[in-house]
Parts: sequence; C-alpha cells; structure tokens
Amino acid sequence: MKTSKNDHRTRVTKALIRKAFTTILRNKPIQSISIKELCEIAEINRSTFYLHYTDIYDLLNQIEEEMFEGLKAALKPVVESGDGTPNYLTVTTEIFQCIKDNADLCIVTLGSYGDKSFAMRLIDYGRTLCIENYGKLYKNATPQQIEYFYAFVSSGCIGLLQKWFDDGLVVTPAEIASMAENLMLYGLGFLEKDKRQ
Amino acid sequence: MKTSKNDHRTRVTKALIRKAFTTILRNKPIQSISIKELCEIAEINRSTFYLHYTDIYDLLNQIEEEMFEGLKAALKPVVESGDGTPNYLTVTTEIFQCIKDNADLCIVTLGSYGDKSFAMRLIDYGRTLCIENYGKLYKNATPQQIEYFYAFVSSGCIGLLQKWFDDGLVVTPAEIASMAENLMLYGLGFLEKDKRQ
DNA sequence: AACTAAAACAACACTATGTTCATTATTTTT
DNA sequence: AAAAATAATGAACATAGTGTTGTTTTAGTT
Repeated sequence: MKTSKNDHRTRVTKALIRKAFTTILRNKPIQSISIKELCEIAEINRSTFYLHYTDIYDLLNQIEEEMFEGLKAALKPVVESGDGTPNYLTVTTEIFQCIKDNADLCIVTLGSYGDKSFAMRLIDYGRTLCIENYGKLYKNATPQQIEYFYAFVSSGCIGLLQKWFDDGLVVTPAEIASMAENLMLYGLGFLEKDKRQ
Repeated sequence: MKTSKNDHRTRVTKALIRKAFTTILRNKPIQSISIKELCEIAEINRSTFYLHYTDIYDLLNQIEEEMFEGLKAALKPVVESGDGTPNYLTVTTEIFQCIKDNADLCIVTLGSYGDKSFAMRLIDYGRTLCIENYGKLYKNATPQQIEYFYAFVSSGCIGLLQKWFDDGLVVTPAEIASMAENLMLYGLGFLEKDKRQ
C-alpha cells in the first residue's frame, strides 16, 4: 500500500497552496487568479501545482470536497439514527457549528457574492432524507409540492448562512438553527407572535 | 448630442456578441470562455470586442444590467402604486412573467449551478420596500429577525426560480407566484392541509 | 545505506491578452 | 450628394499565462 498521500512534503505543499488560495480569494474573484501568481504567493514551484491540481477550479473543488467529507463524517451518527425522528434542532445546530469551524473556506464560497453551488451540494446532501420524511408526514402534498418546497427552503437556508457570514458570525449556531427551523416550518408566520389577522 | 449608442452598426455588433455569448454558455462555464473564441463564433473582429467590453465578465455585467433595467421599467407602475397595499400576487406574477420573457439569459444565470449574484440583485431590488412593510405589519419583530427573514425568503425564491427553470418552465408564472407566496407566509405549514399535530 | 518519491528548476511550444494604428465601411451632417 | 464622423476590420506587437517535459536536488521510507 502506497503512503503517497500521507507524505509529509505533500501535506505541507497542499497546505501552502490552500492558504495562499484562500488569502488571495479575499481580495479578488476566483476568475482572476492565475496559477503563476498563486504559486508565487505560496512559494512553491509552478510544476508542483500541476502535480496536484489541473487548474484553479480543480483546486477549489478538491478543497470543497475535503470539507464535504468532514461534514459527512460529522453527520454520520445523526444519519444512522434510524427511523426514530432525530432531534432536528440538534442536527441543524451541528451543521451550522461545522460550517463555522470551516469559516475560512465558507467565508469565500458562501460570502456575499460567492459561488453557491457548493452550498447547494451541502444542502442537497440531506435532500433525499427530507423528501422521504415530508412525504410521510404530509400525505396530501403532491411530490411536486414537496420538490418545490425543498427547493425553496434549501436555498433559503443558504441565504440565511450568507447573512450569518456577512454579519461576522456574531449570532450563535443554535440561534441560527432555531431561526432556520422556524422559517422553514412557519415562514413569515413565525414573526406573528403578536398579530392576528 | 452624440448618437453613438444608437448606431445601427453598434447594435448589430452587440447583438452578435450577445448571441454568441449565450450560445457558448449553454455548453461550457463562463470561466473557460475566451474572448478569441467568442469573437470567432460571433464573427466579429477581436478589436471590436474591446471597443465595447473590457472582458468576458464585463460583457456579462452589461447584459445583466440591460435586463435589470427592463425589469425596473416593468415594475415601475407597481412601485409607484403608493402606500395602498399592492396586490402581491399580481406583483409576483408579473416578476415571474418578466423573467420567463428573458429566459435566454436567465437560463444561464439562474440555471442549476449558475451564478446567483444577479438573481440576488433582482430580489434585493424589492428589499427596502419589503423590510419597511414587514416592519409596520409585525411590530414585535426585531429588525434583526426581519433581516434574517428577508435573507431566507429572497434566497428561497431564487431556489424556486431555479427549480422552475430546471423543470423547463412548465409551471405557469401564476402558479409559481402562488407557491412563492404560500412558502413565504406559511413555510412548511402550507403543506398541512390535512394534518393537525 | 539504498531506494523511492516529491519538489524544484529550466526550457519549451502554444495560446490568449490587451493595445496600437492604418485602412475600409457605414452612418450622420451639412 | 459631398463631407465629416465614427464604427469595424486587419495586422502587428509586447506581454503574460498555460501545460508539458526532462533533469537535478531534496526529503522521506524501507
């Protein structure tokens, strides 16, 4: 069994590249980052970059993949909780906590005008599970309604995430999770603590 | 007064560029479109491109700006309806209809994994108006709650839009508008026609 | 110590970029 | 209809980035 991926040199190199990458991304959009520039800042040879990645977008994908794997690992015990209804607030809180832990990457991919496809992937991870549950709970809802509902709430959660990041993560993960739950379940109605119409 | 922008030649050139651009975008992501390639497909000289745009992203911005102006013009009578509560369903339907009319651009910017910043701009257009209204309607809601609510529902609507596009625009604008309204107002609760818990 | 693999280094052909300038074609003004 | 203005073309240019290859140096593994 090769140990190539665990080579100390490789880990160091990849860490240097990742650090340079996220640093540059704070100041300019990904489309104007050149490999040459990245390597100069990371202080590695350009050939070394090609040893690990094909281009800038491959680099982004691989970094995202790493975080995605981390998320899956963190959520594994929850997913395996079986058919007993899991504590959704706990689940959501864990998700948001995990995202907060990876703030350096998320601040780029989720930030104001960043690319949201990664966030969509994260949310989509729970898609099948949710659709199934909703289908059981709301028997009169058509599959189409459930699909559109999921499309709405998953994107809505991303919007919530972005605002959270834009505000500097000052709200606690638990609070955000609670807000997400309320918004998904009751929509605007959750503001209606005092109004009857 | 110069009439440069109304020059027939300019309009033809820009139309050629736009057509080539949206055509290419259907097959490959924007980051791998080169100016050279675009000009070859548009059958214009590369220098001519630089006469109107600085780069590919400037081109995208200008095209988006055009549609945005069109939307504003379409919504103008609605916005000017004054303090009388406008018919929200009508407003929403009009918005979705307008988007459908510009499907060729939207299918790219709103499509599955496209860039959502443009859609955010569209939605943000109504932001101030909404925040004001919600503030009046829900006096016990904190400004923070309203901000997060808006972040949630605006992104949610974009998700709805994307699903709409991915499904090939088979649902009518009025149906989508109704769904958006229900989801914003009641969240998951709108599926609860038959369930009491 | 010997072996293995990563990283650095240098060189290469190739493509795209952005700019310029003279020329041609088209529109607008007079 | 002629003259003036401006858009588009085409060619040339320096510059920069890309992707690849082969060799040498360095660090890790056995």
